[in-house]
Amino acid sequence: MTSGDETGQRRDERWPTARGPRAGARATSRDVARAAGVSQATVSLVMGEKWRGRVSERTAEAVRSAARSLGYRPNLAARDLRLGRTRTVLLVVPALTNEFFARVHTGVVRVAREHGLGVVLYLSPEGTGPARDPFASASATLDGVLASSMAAEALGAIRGGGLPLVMLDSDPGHEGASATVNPEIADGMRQVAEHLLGLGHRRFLHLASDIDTWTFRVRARALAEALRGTDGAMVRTERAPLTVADGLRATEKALAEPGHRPTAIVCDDDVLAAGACKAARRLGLHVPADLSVTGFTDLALATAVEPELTTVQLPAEAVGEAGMRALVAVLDGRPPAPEALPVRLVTRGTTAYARP
Amino acid sequence: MTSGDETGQRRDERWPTARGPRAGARATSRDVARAAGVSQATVSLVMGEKWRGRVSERTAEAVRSAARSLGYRPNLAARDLRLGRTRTVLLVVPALTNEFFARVHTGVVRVAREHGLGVVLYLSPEGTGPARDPFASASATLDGVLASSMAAEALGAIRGGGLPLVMLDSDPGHEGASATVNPEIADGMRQVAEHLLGLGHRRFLHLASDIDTWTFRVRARALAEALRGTDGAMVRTERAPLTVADGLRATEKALAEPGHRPTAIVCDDDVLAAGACKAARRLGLHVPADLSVTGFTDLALATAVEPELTTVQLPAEAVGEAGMRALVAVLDGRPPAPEALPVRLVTRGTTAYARP
DNA sequence: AGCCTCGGGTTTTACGTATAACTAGAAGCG
DNA sequence: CGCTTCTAGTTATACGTAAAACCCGAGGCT
Repeated sequence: MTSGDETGQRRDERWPTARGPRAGARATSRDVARAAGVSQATVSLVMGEKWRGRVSERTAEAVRSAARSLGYRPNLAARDLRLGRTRTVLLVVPALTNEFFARVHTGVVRVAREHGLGVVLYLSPEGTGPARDPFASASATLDGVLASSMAAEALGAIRGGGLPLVMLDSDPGHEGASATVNPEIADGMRQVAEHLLGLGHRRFLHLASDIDTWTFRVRARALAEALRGTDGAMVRTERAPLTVADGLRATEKALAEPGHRPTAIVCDDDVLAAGACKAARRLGLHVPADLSVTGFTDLALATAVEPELTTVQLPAEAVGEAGMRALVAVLDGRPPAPEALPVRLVTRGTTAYARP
Repeated sequence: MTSGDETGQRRDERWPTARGPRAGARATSRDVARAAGVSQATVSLVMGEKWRGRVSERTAEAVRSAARSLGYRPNLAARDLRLGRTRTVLLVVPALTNEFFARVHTGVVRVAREHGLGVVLYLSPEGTGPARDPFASASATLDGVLASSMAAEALGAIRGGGLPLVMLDSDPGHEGASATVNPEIADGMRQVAEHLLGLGHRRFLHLASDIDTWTFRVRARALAEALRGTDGAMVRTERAPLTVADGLRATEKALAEPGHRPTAIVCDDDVLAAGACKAARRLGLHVPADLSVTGFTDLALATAVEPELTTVQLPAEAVGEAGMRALVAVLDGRPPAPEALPVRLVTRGTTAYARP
């Protein structure tokens, strides 16, 4: 019952070794047609759900049952070739080991699945290296691209491909992008600043990623703006790779320098914030009594450390979902509907009143 | 120089909207052939690097230059259809937000790229739900499958597909798997046990994932075995979902129960260990003075918390790489060469001598 | 009765590639 | 010189699908 054997294939012995293309040749639409006593075209119509008034319910059922018993699966390579389209999009992210991007990916996949689209990943070489050829890594041709925090050169390669492109977490003015999807990080930074100002802090250290992305500039500007009206408020910036160890090092170095002793460290990422907390403790400072620290993103790590991080919660999955929705719209020739992606400051254990 | 326009496509205005299949019809091998004044077959030969003695260097160069100036890219759907193969494998993991699997993925992709293979991901629904149809999510047909910690039913679906299958981090005796790739977690657990026994610990709490995988059973057995020879050694098991919060809850509950007060908590994952540390502190216990805690995996989190976790470092990328190498071997009809994946106990700040 | 419509199919074709089978001229060779 | 062999190609075909164009018998209409 599970699978017929009309085609005479043998598939019980030595099969996992699969020499050659594929052992035991899969059933095609023609096989199904033969089994159901109809033509291949009819099978195609039935399987494609396009048989409104073209095929009788009786034959349709016969086809479906034949397909089921043969274990028929359409050959997607053939379908893509025929349709000249792929129903596959490329997602470009720096690394999935960064929890934020892993969550973005989750959101992208969820929406993609709803629309019957596949997602293939391209991990852009971290740091400076221009992503050589995103397309080479995709074993399928592509319908569109979703790219995040990407090197400009790599983006050029994609532009050259002429594919619809949606940028995530990037400069909205990007030339060639059909849409840009961003969480409201400027607002998040404003919330952080107001929170800290309200606690009496005036001297800040801004600890950011060493990679110069648009997101850094946005945050830096938002922080500066929020501080503008306040007398005596000053901020210094330090930058480090996105690891706990580097955050620690950068903080130790910054705190050791003379003058300008910050009472609060504003970090662009929870990983850096965790490093900052460790550095503080190593220097004999108590967090948050002697020094306040804030993070960004709200990773799992944020509630693993003690005290738990006060941080800005980013809707990572929602970013992925919104990005994918925008790309689907572009693919359908519709203008993508802008979506708001609000962020929220979560006040936990690493912020307190500034020492007077 | 970058791209010619022989085909007459227009690609400067309004292009990202891309109505229909693809705006501006991509160049095909036939277009290249026309431009180079040769037949399509010759183009195919040249592009496929199969022209050892079949095509002169002069024509080959002509073809390559024509291809370059037309921006020719082979249509992979057509190639796959022709070859009946896909050069794409499926990687099944529970979730990429788990850093371990993200790192496995990284390793898989690295080796896949070396062999010109693509990787498509299937995120198996977490917990119990049987992965409905791994193939439906892949927009490409597949050559093989790499699966990790998978529900048995989903595995059945794959077996039904008759595809070569390599299991990661799973029961070596799995029926239908062509190979199994595992880090030596039993040895890791043995190292943990010896370390703790050496510090004088006798009463253990084993904190494990609530999902009953083979890896749990292996670790439990290894722990029991390592403790066997020691007088008075005893272990109790508690299980929880793999989050910091759940680890905390489970530990609080276990420590509150009467009798059997553990002096050491052995965790199957760093996330649980982080939770255990938080629980201990909440109960007024000092880690490691009053209670030792060990983790597993060595996630970024392990060095973010304080004190840093004593944990077993798993070679996640190497697991992915070895798995992919095994699958490549199977695809080529060779027997996969077994690879050792040793693990290593990293002694950091959460273990110390047991209170007498 | 002759013509049109319409349901329910079938025949045919095209998508772009890889490769097997063939060809034609030149060169080797006994 | 007549044969084979080699070089450098070309022609033809198949992969599996979707869909456009065609086809046919039965009703409906005037």
